[in-house]
Amino acid sequence: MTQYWLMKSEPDEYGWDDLIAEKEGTWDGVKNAQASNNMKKMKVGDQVFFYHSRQGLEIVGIMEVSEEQFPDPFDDTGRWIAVKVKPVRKLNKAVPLKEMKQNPKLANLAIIRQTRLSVAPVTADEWEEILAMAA
DNA sequence: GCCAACGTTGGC
DNA sequence: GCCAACGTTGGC
Repeated sequence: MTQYWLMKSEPDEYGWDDLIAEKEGTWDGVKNAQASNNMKKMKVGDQVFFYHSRQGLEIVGIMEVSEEQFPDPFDDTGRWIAVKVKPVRKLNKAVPLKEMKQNPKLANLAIIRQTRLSVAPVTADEWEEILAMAA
């Protein structure tokens, strides 16, 4: 069964265009237990929304997991892991956080309930709802 | 740029 | 092992 996720990045640091340029990106530098646990559950083929935090505050595209957890190459402690992702497609219309907050069907969305969580699960229903908003 | 939320660290 | 201090994230 395909699982759905949402991952945040500041576009200044690493944005959608950077992922496109790289063709396959390494999602590293996640140093938060909850976010890391979510990354450990990811399987190849899982679908992931790419959200721009700080600047943009919107979901800009869809990517998919291309490699499951491996040790974060930039982490000296050995505690943290990374995954690899490939771009699937850019959304026709970016979906702003503001609109998601206004949508009652998305009231339980993990990133709304817990702002600072940078890697969060998305249910199949929420996934469909957000896709509909991007149409 | 500010500050609330929240995770981590370190002194006791 | 507790909890105050500190650091980081991310919406505003």
